[in-house]
Amino acid sequence: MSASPTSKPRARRQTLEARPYHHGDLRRVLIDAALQLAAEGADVSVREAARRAAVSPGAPFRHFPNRDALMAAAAEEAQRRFRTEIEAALGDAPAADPLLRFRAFGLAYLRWAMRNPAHFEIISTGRYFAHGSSVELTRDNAELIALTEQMLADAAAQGLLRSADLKPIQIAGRALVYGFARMNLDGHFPRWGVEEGEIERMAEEVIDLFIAGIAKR
Amino acid sequence: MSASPTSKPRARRQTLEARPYHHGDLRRVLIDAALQLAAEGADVSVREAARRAAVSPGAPFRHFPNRDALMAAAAEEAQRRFRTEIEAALGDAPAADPLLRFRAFGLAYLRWAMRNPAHFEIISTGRYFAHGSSVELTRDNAELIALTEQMLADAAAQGLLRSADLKPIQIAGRALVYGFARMNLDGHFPRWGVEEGEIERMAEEVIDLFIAGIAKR
DNA sequence: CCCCAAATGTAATCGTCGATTACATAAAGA
DNA sequence: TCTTTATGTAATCGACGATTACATTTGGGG
Repeated sequence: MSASPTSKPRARRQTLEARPYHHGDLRRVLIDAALQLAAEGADVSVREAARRAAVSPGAPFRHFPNRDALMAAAAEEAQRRFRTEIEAALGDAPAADPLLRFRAFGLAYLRWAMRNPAHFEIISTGRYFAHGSSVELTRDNAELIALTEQMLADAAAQGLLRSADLKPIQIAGRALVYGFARMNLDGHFPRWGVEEGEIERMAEEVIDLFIAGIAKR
Repeated sequence: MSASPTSKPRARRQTLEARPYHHGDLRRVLIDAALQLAAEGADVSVREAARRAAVSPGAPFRHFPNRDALMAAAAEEAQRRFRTEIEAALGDAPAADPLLRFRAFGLAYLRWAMRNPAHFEIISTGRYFAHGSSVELTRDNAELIALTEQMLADAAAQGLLRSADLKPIQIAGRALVYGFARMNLDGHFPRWGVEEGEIERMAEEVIDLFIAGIAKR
């Protein structure tokens, strides 16, 4: 009965193609649309996200004060996925050897960045929104950094490192993986992608080279 | 006589405030305006560049088919300056020691990137124009890379390196400086800029750490 | 010297975007 | 049920990239 085309507009939610006036969870759908657009390589516009959510161009601004806020929310979601994968990799790594854990961290970092370049870009580049505007993003990132600092401190405590000055090691390590990820992102690895896994293999070599460079031997 | 306000419009070029219909070298002025806008942290728009050149919004398109072409031309100019500084630094470096030359290269690279972040971004990021669209930029960059490869090959020939596998060393070195430059650019060095030279000192430490890691000892 | 063609600038216009405002509709609670 | 609040729509604005038709200047061949 409710499927009758002549029924009054109330209870219209039952018919599949007629979306109810209120969207289920527009905020979430907009974030997903933004991430999807980025992953497709398209430039992310609020209007296009609204279009994908089948909603008017002004609707997103009920949930985000401006475009940057949408991008920041998308970045937070991407960062959450990133962090989840990193922590899974660390869960599989041996607890005893800090340098192996360091290696596992770097590998997981680069693997994710290689496979989700656009999301990595949103997280890292600070161009889509003011860099300190998302406290969650900042805190999350700080925690990951603290993780690597702890691993390096453990390694030093076990006498595994050649130098006791941890700060340059920490910075260099971050710069190395960050730079590798961004080189891939910015198109500085011209034709490697043709053979699948070539870049990830090179990432592994580079990480091992770095660890060999800082390790005592 | 020519200053008379009733004089005919011809020979108007004499009066300073009345620009002649034809701009002197609009193409060059637009490139400079684009670089200046980038350096100021503003987003570069064709219209704003035209405004700074005191010219109509459509005029730039007589010299560049689209915005990306203007950005590419600006990138070429920035890359020219970048390369000039690198080569000057290499000119001052000792010709005999390839690792010292490598170090000088890295230092000059990072110094320039720290002091001209927006220009470095335009050069490197491939977001402002298709990455292979400028043959000059591509060639120029390839030559700089070839320079570092030569330095590493020389170092290996002199038995200065711990490993004979140069490719990972080359990639890691690029990733390291590129990552350091981009971390600075993307706001990942929170409050270091307050004390002038702090970042550049850290850059030096990081480069030395890398060289110590690859050198035989 | 003049005229014409090429180069180069202007004016007007289009479609897209971010953003704001006034209004409409649904949901929730007293 | 009535009213408040949340959430969507419609209309509009200004900036932007881009295109088109037109205007002005310049420079070279008769």
